[in-house]
Amino acid sequence: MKFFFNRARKVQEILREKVKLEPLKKEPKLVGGCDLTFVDPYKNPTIGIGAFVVLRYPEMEVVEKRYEVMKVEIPYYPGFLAFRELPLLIKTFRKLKNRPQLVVVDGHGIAHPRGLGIAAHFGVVEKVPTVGCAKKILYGKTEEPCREKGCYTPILDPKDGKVIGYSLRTRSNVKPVYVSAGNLITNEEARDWVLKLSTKYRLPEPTRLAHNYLQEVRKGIISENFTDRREKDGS
DNA sequence: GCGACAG
DNA sequence: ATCTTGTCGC
Repeated sequence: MKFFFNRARKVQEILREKVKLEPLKKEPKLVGGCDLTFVDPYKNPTIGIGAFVVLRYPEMEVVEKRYEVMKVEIPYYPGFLAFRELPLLIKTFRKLKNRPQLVVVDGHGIAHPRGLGIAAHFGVVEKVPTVGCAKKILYGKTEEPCREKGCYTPILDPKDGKVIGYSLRTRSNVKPVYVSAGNLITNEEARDWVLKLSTKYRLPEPTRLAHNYLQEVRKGIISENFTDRREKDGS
């Protein structure tokens, strides 16, 4: 088990060097959102379902929705989320007919103990601009932004005090989200885009729609398995 | 040693 | 991440 962490840390330290925090090359017209769920989150080898939703910006209309199913063997360890979820996200991403020029990942970008959260990891592997948008802090120090939509405060690296992301209020009087650059984008652009992609809910539309879509798919898969079992075992 | 800890 | 109804506040 210790081998896993040593090797995983090494992978993160190597890939961290490949992250590019540079301004977007072009204005994204297609933005992707992704999410992942499990048929049984508490079971160890379990079945994961990954989903992608692609939106046209600024119309915010859905261009494509897709999901993939895959066996997931690696459990969740804080700081190593990508090793559990990335394979399925990548698999789903590669089946898209419409390649987004920006991907919103639920989880952190560079606001991570080793500078490589799942959003940054995704961006390096796929060589695509990504932003991390998480619902909870993993690493770094931040203050609560003011209560109105659009307010933000920096997330600081306790090691050197540098800005590694932002706490962002995407909806008035609702808990903020935590945004950081993944790859091929700056923290400030990441923050701006998450805000632009947020309409009337806490989570940006791409993420929210992917999440909603997954709930639908998951219910279908569960009832489908239930029906199959009844036809065979008669239970 | 203690507390924190994305999904 | 999932299981879940009502309830309180803007």
